Amino acid sequence: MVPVKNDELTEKPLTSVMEDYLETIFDLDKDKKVVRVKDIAKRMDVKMPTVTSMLKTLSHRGLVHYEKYEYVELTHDGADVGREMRRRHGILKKFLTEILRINAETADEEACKMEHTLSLDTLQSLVDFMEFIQLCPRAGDSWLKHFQEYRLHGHDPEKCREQVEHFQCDFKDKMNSKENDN
Amino acid sequence: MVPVKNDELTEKPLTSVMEDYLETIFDLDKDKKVVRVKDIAKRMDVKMPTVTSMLKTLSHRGLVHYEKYEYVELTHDGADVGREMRRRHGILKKFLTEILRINAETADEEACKMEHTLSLDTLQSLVDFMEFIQLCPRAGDSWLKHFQEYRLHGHDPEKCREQVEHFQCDFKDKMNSKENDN
DNA sequence: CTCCGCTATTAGATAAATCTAAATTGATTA
DNA sequence: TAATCAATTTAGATTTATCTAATAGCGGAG
Repeated sequence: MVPVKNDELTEKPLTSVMEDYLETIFDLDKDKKVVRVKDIAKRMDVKMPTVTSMLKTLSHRGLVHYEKYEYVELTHDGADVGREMRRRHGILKKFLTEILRINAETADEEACKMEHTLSLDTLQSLVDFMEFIQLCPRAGDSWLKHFQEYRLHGHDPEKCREQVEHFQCDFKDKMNSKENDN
Repeated sequence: MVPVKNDELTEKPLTSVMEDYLETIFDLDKDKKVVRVKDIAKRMDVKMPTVTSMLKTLSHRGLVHYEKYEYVELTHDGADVGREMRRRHGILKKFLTEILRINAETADEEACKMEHTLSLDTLQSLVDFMEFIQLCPRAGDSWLKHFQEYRLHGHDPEKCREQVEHFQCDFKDKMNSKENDN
């Protein structure tokens, strides 16, 4: 069994920087008609020659269609990577903003860095966890709201009592409205 | 106002690789009597010359005491960084293992990568969140356990009903035992 | 149709982190 | 004390991603 076709594609894993470029191009592709070197440079906060050189690399790897002076396009494989990075970014940003309530800007920055490091397993666990928080009758939005109060005011037993009472009301409502859910 | 003393120390932020070396040295320092180049190389899975060269860099930056052929020691500043990285690692690992139930080995690897990317703010939010999960009467260990079931069996309304009943028992216990908590 | 200006590329340098191969040092032991 | 061996360092190369300065191409205004 001789390795032929995917020699260049599979020999090495993509670097996080490559992943970033692919994600950026993927994004620009959706926003704009055409993707130009200048746009990528601006979005990634690097100079144009850096982009040119990366495009050559990505082209060798079969991830972008690149011809000098022409607009940039992702190949099928490149788009797969870009889309996946976007997905991961979304999951992480959601966790940071909706659960931890980090501000959107910071969340974006941090998601951007984390998206390259987390394994698919961990990402999936995070997804499950967020879903669970929404679905579990003991958690949900009211619980997250309580978390915000907790962060602001610390652990006040009186507040706990209060909010558990709210919970019990919530719970009755939920159980009624869910009588024949899934 | 002429910048003098901290010129080398403050001119540039540490790279994540430098942070890793400092964390490793900090760890080895606690485990072993003396820290040798060989130990660092082994722990970090790099070759010895790489370590030597990094030690020179860290020494220039005032983060390690380094003299050829002698044992390595962290300076006060270097130890601060090492300890801080350890702390972050611990927080992340705890979240990954205790909340998401990632296995310990994977959790270590991922914590290792994340510890360089998350801001202090986000880390603190995570700490608060974990604390909240433990303290909030609506969450706690029984809730986390329920999350594990959820992951295994999906969202089963009957299970929800069951577990909310458990919750109500738990709750009475908690409120009794906490009558005059903090 | 030609020139201008913006966009893009080339050429070449730099910094960080790594490696291998070779030389050196220090410690152990015979 | 001399030989040996493991630990370390030096020397020098490589890879990746970046930059600046200089050159080249393309598209629109005259």
